[in-house]
Amino acid sequence: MLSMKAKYGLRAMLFLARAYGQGPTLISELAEKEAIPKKFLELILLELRNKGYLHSKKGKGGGYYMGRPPHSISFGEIIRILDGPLAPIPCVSLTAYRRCPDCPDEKTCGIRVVMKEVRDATAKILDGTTLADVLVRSDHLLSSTQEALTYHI
Amino acid sequence: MLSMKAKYGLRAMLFLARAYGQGPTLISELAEKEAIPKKFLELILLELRNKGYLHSKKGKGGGYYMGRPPHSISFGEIIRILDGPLAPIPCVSLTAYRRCPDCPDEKTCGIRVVMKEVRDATAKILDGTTLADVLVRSDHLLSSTQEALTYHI
DNA sequence: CAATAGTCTATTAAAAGAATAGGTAAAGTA
DNA sequence: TACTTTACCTATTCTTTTAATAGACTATTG
Repeated sequence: MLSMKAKYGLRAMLFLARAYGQGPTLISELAEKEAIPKKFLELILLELRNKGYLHSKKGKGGGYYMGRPPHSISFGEIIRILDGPLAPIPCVSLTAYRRCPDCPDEKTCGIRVVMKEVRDATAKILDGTTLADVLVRSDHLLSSTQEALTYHI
Repeated sequence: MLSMKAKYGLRAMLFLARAYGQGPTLISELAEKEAIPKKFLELILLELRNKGYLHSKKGKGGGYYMGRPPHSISFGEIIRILDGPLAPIPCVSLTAYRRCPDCPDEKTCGIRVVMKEVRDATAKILDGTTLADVLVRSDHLLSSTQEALTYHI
């Protein structure tokens, strides 16, 4: 399950991706427009900043802005930072492998095999989808619902 | 993330699937052989029983046994019972849909589109994998590692 | 009726998730 | 330089979920 933290983080990143190249955005503006508790958002942005995904500027005219272009940042990267590994169990995680303490034999564990498939499918989607992709897609969704609307008027 | 509860539940179901047609298994035996806290296991088995996946018998010679053949029970069903919906966010769940309280427009939400893909991929795997499938697969894994061993001796 | 084995409800302990509080530091601006 | 703005950082709190335990109750079998 995606946590609120990751959901807020994705929303914030999409917002900042949309503002890419247009200077910094205030935390308070982001919090208000995206309906995210401001203090909570601060922590999230800070974490993303410390990993290099965002840059920030203090004082008047300050705020947050993308540290890298939106087409170079995937959903998978953001979720891993905010929620940890994508894998449903640690013994199939590539980025954070950990053995199951009570597993008698990892090689023949049936649960593991299935969960590895789930992990791989999830990672393929999330690592293959960038912020830029999602902006394009939601713009398409918007214009197609508007077209449908216009057509009916 | 798969909870301990679901992991224990899957392990127990696989164990009982292996014993399919061979009469009931004691909770205490299952708990010991699979290294699951007995009292916790009781609750898990009870839940699966109440949904019809297991049957039980009290008194001497009693225990738990499959309520349906192993090829007719998927990982997805078991996990949904023990951990709830597979979807990473409730607004993309087919079995337990719930609107996001703060979402301005579900139709154009970019996060939702991506999470729907994740849900669908996950559900396809978990609903398409039965207990019987997994038993066969882990037997194959076992015999192939044994062959490799024999070959090297 | 006594031993066996599952059933059920309640409780607790620990961890994670979500949010809040309040002070600190840097960057501009008067 | 003083003031305002805005991000930075640490700690704390509140709530929910997860994991596990306790103990009494009920059905079955010999």
